[in-house]
This record gives sequence, C-alpha cells and structure tokens, in this order.
Amino acid sequence: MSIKVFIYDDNEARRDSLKALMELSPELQYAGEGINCLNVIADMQTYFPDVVLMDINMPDADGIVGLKSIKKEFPHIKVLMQTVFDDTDKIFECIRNGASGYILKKDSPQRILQAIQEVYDGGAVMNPGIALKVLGYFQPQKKENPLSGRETQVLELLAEGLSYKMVADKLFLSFNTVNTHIKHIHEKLHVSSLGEAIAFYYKNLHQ
Amino acid sequence: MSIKVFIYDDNEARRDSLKALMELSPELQYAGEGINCLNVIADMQTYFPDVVLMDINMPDADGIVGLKSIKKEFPHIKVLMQTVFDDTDKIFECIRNGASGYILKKDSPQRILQAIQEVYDGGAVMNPGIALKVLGYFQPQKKENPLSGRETQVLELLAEGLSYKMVADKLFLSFNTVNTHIKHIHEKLHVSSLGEAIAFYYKNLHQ
DNA sequence: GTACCCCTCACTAAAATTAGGTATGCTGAG
DNA sequence: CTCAGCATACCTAATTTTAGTGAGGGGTAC
Repeated sequence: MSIKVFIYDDNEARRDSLKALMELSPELQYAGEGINCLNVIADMQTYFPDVVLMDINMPDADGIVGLKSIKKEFPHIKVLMQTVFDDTDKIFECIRNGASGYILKKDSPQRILQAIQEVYDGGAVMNPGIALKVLGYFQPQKKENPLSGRETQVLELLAEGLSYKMVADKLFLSFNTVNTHIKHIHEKLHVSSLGEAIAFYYKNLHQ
Repeated sequence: MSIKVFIYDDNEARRDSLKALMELSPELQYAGEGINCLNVIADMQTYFPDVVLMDINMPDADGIVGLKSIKKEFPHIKVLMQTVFDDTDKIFECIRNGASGYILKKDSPQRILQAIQEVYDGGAVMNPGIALKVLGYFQPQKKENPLSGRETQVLELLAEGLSYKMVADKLFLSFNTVNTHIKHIHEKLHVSSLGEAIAFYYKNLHQ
C-alpha cells in the first residue's frame, strides 16, 4: 500500500517534476494536484490523500489557508509545508496550525521523498535551518532586565493578575512600598500604565 | 577540510562502529572519544572538535552535564545529542541548553553522518519522532475564546499596553463603548481587573 | 566617607479603572 | 416573531492606579 500524495504548487514545472519524482518511487503514489487552495476541501474529499505537499506562496488561497482548512476538516491528513523562503513568522504559523513539517524547495528530491515517508510514519520533519529557528525559540532569551530583584518580583505578581493590594499582602509589604516599587518599574521600563508594564513582562521577561 | 567529530559513548562497540563509519567518510574526521563527560573541558581543549556526538546516558558525568559544560566554555562547538530513549523531558533540557540536534541510536548510519554534516553547516537536526514532540509543544494553544470579536480586539490592544482611551481612539469608538466591552470581558473571563484580563490573554489567547 | 542603589514606608492628589444602571439598532436562531 | 447575543453609547459613583514628594536604613563601590 503506497502513500497517496497530493501536491499544491502554482508552478506547473515544479508540479510536473514532483509528479515524475513520485512515479519513480514505488512507495509513493501521486494522488492529484492543485494550483491553489480554493477547492481544498473538495480536493481532499475527491482524492483522500495520506500526505499533502503544500506550497505556501500561491495566489488567491495560499498554503496556510489550505493547511488550516485541511487540519480543521481532515485532521488525520498530514500536511508537509514547502516554500522557497524560510520566513520565521510563517514557520510558526504553520506549526501552530498543525503542519507535520516544513521543508524548503531547495532541499534535494531524495530529502523530499524521505520527508513524505517520515511524515506518513507519524513523525515531523524540518529542514535543518528551520529546525534551528524552532529550537532557538526554546533558548533562554536573556533580555536585559533593568529591574531590581524586588521590582521583578512585584511585576511578576502583577502580570499574574494580582492587584497592588494583593501583591502587598503576598509579599508582606505595605501598599505604599508596592506603590513605590511600581513607580520605579514605570520609570525603568519607560511605561506609564499597568498594561504596558505587563506587556513588557510577557514580551521580554516571561520564562 | 574535514569535520572533526568527537564521540562520547560508554559503549565501546558503538564507539568503534561510529569510528569505522567516519573513516569511510572523507568529509568526516574522527577526533577522539570519551566514555563519559568527566574530562569534557580537557577533551575539548586537547582535540578541539567541530562537532560532538554526545550520548546522553553515561555513568558518572552524563551527556547533559557535558552539553552544558561545552556550551558554556566553547559555545561554537556544535553538540549533537544521541540516545536510545526519546524522553521528552531530556529532549527539552537538551534544547534549552543549546544542543544542535537530537537523534536516536536506531537512526541509520547514513542519517547520523548526514546529521553531523548539517549540524556543522549551522543547521539543527531532529529525529522525526523528536521533531513531532517539539512541534507538539506549540500546539496546545487553542483554548476556547469566550469573547466576541470586538471584545477580543479590545483585549488585544489592552494587552499591548494601551489605555482605555487609546483603545477607543484606535478603534474609533467612544470611551463608553470601550468601557462596556471591558465590563463584558470581565464578566466572561470571571476576572475583575485589567491585570487579570491581560494575564488571561497572554496565557490563553496570545499567538 | 560619600555617593549611589535598593528596599522600605508615608501622605496627597490627580487620573484611570471598575461597576452599576439604561438604551438603541442589528443579526441570527428557533 | 421573539429572544439572545453583539456592538454601540451615555451617566454616575466607588475604587484603584498613577504620580509627586519625602524619608530612614542597609549595602557597596570608589
């Protein structure tokens, strides 16, 4: 039983070469193709592929639209994203939406076939450059924290949703002291409201 | 110029086979080996490898200890973790500590050599099963959002640090309307302050 | 020792947020 | 049609946050 692969790509030459590539691989079966994702649901219902090889940049309905539709309606179908760019934002958007992998068009044909196989086997696949970015997300991003220890502690609690009074209670401080810390936080972060301070916390200091 | 690879593994047979494997690859050069990471700093200073293939489970000083030491003292040396288990906790600990990849011992020799090359080239490499777990980390962020569209929009801006007035300006609403939306947000989220609402946003809705 | 930062606390007052009520128009579901 | 939810808007009042000024003690660096 071979793996049925559906291809989305707006470039005909590329679709043809991918198709040819698959016809040379007994374990892969070309299931169909599309130039964009306008009819993605119908395509899936008609050809029921195991794996979709999805170009990102396509006119009218791009690969991310297609990915979302497929994972919403047919979550069992694996979607392998493929693009010429390694745009960080798009990578993470695809990952959040359930893509099983992210490879580049410059990757070798052998690697692409291998990726399809691995995705079909339930794994995930990333181009090494992509993987680096994804792993980089976990690296402790040590932004400069201009706040003192106590100030950081106060901001952490505020970011949890506590009011000034609750922070004072929790840290066994007077409200006035908490107030002072917060004034210093505002000065150091160049902000002037609780919301801005919390936004700074989650963007720069959290975990 | 071939890639100098240092191997840590407590299993002699495995070290030997990896060594043999490398001697068959002109682009890879065996630089040395260790049965644990007790002398990791000295090893690096003596053999200055480009890539370290690091077993995780070793007696006395394991691969994670070694990884941390290497990345602290020689951050330019790439470390490729290798283990028999795909233990989720260890995976993330390695990633946080700067590992360039995570592969399994059952991966094919060809794949291991390929991984070393890709790590050396500045990429990151993961076994497909590992990659699936890593990508899965990004998934769970789809909590139900009980807020209406406009309410969500208001909360997004508040979470960016804007005041009620600024939100009103930005959305071309009256302050009163923004106020009403926020009251509804408080009711729906079961919170009673801006801080709590923003905390909810960053924990459940953001991204 | 002096200067600087941190942590603590107090008082005051202005500004913003929270909370209550009320109201209109629109839309979609039953 | 009716009801519910949404988006819009206004008013009032209590509460909280923001901001200013001042101050004592502890620690450290020069």
